[in-house]
Amino acid sequence: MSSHFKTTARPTIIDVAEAAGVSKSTVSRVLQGDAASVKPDTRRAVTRAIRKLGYEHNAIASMLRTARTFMVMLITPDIANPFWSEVARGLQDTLERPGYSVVVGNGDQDSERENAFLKTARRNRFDGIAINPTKIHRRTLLATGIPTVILGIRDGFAGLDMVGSDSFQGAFEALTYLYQMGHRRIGFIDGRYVTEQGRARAQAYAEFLKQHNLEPDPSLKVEVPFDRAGGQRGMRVLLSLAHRPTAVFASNDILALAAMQTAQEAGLNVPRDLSIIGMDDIYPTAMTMPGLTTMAKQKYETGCQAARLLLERIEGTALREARRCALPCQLVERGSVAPRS
Amino acid sequence: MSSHFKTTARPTIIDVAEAAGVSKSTVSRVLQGDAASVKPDTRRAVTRAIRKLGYEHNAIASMLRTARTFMVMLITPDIANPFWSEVARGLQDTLERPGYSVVVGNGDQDSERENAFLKTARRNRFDGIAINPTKIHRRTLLATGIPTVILGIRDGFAGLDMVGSDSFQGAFEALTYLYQMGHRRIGFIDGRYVTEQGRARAQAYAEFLKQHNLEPDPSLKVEVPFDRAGGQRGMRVLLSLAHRPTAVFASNDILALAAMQTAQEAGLNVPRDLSIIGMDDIYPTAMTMPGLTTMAKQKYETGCQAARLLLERIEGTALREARRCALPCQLVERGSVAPRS
DNA sequence: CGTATAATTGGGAACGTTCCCACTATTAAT
DNA sequence: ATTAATAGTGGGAACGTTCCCAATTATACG
Repeated sequence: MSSHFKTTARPTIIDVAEAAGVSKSTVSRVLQGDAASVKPDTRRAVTRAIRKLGYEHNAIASMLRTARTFMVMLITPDIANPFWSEVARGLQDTLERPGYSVVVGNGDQDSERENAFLKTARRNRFDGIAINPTKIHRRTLLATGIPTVILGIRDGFAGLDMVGSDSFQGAFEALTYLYQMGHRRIGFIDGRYVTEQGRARAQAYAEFLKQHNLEPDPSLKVEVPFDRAGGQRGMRVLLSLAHRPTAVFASNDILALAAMQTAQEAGLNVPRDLSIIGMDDIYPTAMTMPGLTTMAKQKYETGCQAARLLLERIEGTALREARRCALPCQLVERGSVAPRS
Repeated sequence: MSSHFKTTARPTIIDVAEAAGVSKSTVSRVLQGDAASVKPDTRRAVTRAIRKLGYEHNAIASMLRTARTFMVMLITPDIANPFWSEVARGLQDTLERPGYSVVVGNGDQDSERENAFLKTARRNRFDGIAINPTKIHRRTLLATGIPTVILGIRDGFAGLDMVGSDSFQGAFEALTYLYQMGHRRIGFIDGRYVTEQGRARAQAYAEFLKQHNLEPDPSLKVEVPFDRAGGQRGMRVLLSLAHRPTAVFASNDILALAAMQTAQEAGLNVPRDLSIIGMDDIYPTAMTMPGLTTMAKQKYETGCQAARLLLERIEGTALREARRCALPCQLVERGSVAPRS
């Protein structure tokens, strides 16, 4: 007769045990699907009691005891950026099956915010972290003691799993594609974060020029910040040249789209007067006129792969070497590139 | 000498208490910032011990005891959709300050998935839920016993807080704007979800025609699914009319952008030959040529407001009536609308 | 039928907090 | 100086699981 009156609140496994005439241990076993070690009859009795009482498993209590939370923290510069929300989607979709939830944080390229999320991950004993670090260093990440995967291929994060795109290969193939279309004078709008990144693309540009015996012309390469204004400025500079390029490669689609818009506003016909190629393949590239030809990054797949590496670390038995997984970029032809006329 | 050897693992408040020469109760008080009831000296001793041991608060244990998790579940059809990721951003930014984390789920317009996330929210004793329900009913939501806010203005969710955009007002003003620009023959590409939604826009269209004594022409209104293909088809139908519209209003920007692209591919000059106006103001609208003129929804603000309503429910003392908060849409002129020539 | 073994089950202890209540110093009031 | 009130502190129970080990029951085998 004990818990007849007190239980206005949510029932616990003890209530279930009582109702089923077994011990809480047995209920726990049923809950964990420990099929092997509980008699079918008992199992039935327990499940019936569970349904009857409307029992719902308390994940919090379970977390405390098992020290496993089935929570993963995702830290990106900005989840509202279509690039990262695609990655997030892949991560979530893959982690959902084995029962993990994903908390997303907007690091905002801000050291304090990034650290705040890391702190949350530690305090809440998260099982894993996926992060595109902008201000956070390797040591800080390692110090959490939480399995972590770096989103993007970056130097200075030895010992951590990494998954991102092969920007060198992507940039190189983009340039080669323009070359094959007959272009020889190729402009390069090079986006730069505050933190040194994107070196790969610049290296690819240099390497490309070398391989094709093209004379490097410094005026064809313009460095700008990674945003719309940067793309505008980059294009304006290139258009102001006495000897204009016939094609332009931009470090990412934001830059490329802004550049294309700027060229169009200046009265140029893309691709007839000027070819443009970008990188990433974000959402809006299909919506412009013409559509933007670009080297697509496997964003969704990046998320999926990151999730898989994370799961290996979290649930894996034997610890293995850190892996560096660079997914290849792929050309998507839309309409912003034409043969040189 | 007790915990000298066992503590290879993370230190607990008991370890801290020992190191500081106080009881765990006192440490707990310090941790909770209960400044009033602990002497400055003791507080200092405790904080010093915390730093020395590298103690980190265990949120899980705290959750179990307090029955508060500081977690909120966000369920949208798709977080990779730029509309929802903006909303998510607003929600997160607002919830971050008071210490809440947001778990995002992609409902995918799938009953099972939506329910799975709801289950996670219950099992993990989440403090709040923000959802744009597609297949989930009011009763299910109320049954969770968790404070919930509906994203979007919807019928059939009485008793629940709601925050979204005033689509009727938005659509009406969009049409009025076209009218003021001299357009009289206005096409309407009406997006439809499987579940009845978007009625408001259709009503606004009807009401608009009536107020301006415009003869309703059924051929000017075409219903399509809410995606790019829908926008294409809608525009093709309108272009095929013997008596074409001079302007087109589309239910959202996805449709409008696809429609604009289709018109351009058909050789029309937007806005000279045809004006187009959309709704939502998603990311890509600024990147096309011309930019898409649209009725902007306050996406970020929707998230913020939803967060505020949720916080009121979660932390609020007195319970209040359910609120319905319809944020007004606002015209953003870009370049896809011109006066009728 | 008795014993050895395996299959089930039960009973605490533990996870690391918070909260209530009791207790001891300290201060204020008479 | 004595008592009353207050500020500060400590100790234990509780939150709801899981897990280890012991106890019980069923099965197998001779």
